[in-house]
Amino acid sequence: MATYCYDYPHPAVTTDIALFTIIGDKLAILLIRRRSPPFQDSWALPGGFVDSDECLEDCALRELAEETGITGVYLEQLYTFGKPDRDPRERIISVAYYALAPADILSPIAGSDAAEVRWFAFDALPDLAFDHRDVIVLAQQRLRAKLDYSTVAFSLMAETFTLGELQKVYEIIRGESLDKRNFRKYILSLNLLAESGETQQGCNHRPAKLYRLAQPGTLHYIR
Amino acid sequence: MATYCYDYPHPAVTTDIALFTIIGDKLAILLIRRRSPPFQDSWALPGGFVDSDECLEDCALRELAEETGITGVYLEQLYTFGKPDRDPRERIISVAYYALAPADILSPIAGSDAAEVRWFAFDALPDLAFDHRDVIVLAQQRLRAKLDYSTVAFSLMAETFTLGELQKVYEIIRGESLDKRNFRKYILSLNLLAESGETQQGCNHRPAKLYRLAQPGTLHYIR
DNA sequence: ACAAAAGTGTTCTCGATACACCCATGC
DNA sequence: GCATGGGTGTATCGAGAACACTTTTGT
Repeated sequence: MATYCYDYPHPAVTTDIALFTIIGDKLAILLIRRRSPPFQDSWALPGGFVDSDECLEDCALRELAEETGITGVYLEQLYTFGKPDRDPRERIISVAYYALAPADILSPIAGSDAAEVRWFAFDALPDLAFDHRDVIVLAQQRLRAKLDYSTVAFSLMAETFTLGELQKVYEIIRGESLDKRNFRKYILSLNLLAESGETQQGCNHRPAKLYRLAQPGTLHYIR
Repeated sequence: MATYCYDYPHPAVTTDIALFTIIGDKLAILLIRRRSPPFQDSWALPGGFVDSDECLEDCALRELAEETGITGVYLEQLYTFGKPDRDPRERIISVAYYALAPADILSPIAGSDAAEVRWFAFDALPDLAFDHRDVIVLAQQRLRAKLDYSTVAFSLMAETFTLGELQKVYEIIRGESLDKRNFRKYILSLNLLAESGETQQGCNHRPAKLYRLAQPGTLHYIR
């Protein structure tokens, strides 16, 4: 096995990814069960060591893909966690990211480093490895704050969606119900949605109009 | 010299600190002139390698103290920069912080790693080492954004200050002039200031009341 | 007297909030 | 016909913006 030597101690650097989606009427987060020590068999955020020639964001995307098979998410750097004792093996500094994706394209598959991959409701998290609970709590706070001044929530929607579904997402993240008319007025006033021309199918009530993003993949800042 | 060996490559990790203050009627930032390669004799942000047993924030405070003699600033993590080639020597990941301090307590002194320490106006920066210009630009954006929803600006004030001085700070960071009456109404409605009882001395106009923070050292979020 | 910044209220505008009924579909 | 969510408009309230003159001090 090759070894890499330095004149002074170097920490290891990882990225960890808190991937959120909406499942049913809950905010959910993707966890993997660790198949090796430390914290063997504990649940943890997907993530892993930064390769020597990849940037941090690429590392986060690669680890997410390798461990869960998921690609194409919205990804944003969250915070860097660096307490000296946060990993029992050696000094490990973790650059945490949070990610958002619509639930419908996600069917996670356990990868090489993970024995199992599963969604957990944010309000029913299991015990977590390392300081990953802190990471998740911070990520959720950031998500909630960012609802108010950006269009991050759109990253949680399928390609087409109804205004009712979008409102539901806002309500779940903010933890409170919203007035339907005011919400629609607000969202439509942004001029970021276009009617797809289609309507909902197979619901046992009046079918809603389906909307899509006028400029898909673009994050907008409000105010 | 001792060597430290690992089974796979480890990046080096540094912290860099963008310390802002207000000098005259300009936003200013503290830079050091590097006394060794790479970028020898270039200006750069203060910062340096994380010790093996210190947390990231402690590292930032220590490096700032060692290189410039400055302590007691407001400090907040900004972003982690990790492009593989951002340092020509080896892979170095930098956790950037931004810091704020009132100009009056600051008399920077060159430390061991810095040949020279100086304030530069934000709008007249010299060429900078590494990606430090990106760091500074991001830090200034964060500072400006945070003015609107927190009381960060108070960290730039001396222990007592006038409302006129505070307004000046807001105007400098936002880059626009503000209405005096509206500003005073807004600031006083926060109920975070207390009159010190004193007034300004030795100005050739009507002396202003001096205020102090009701709870010094506390950051408040507005809205 | 004059220069220079301190101090002080009111009006208006616009965005945010509160609120209730009819509509289209599946069963 | 009834249950279910879709779709629509108006009135009110409050925060933010615009705006000008008097006061106190030093020179």
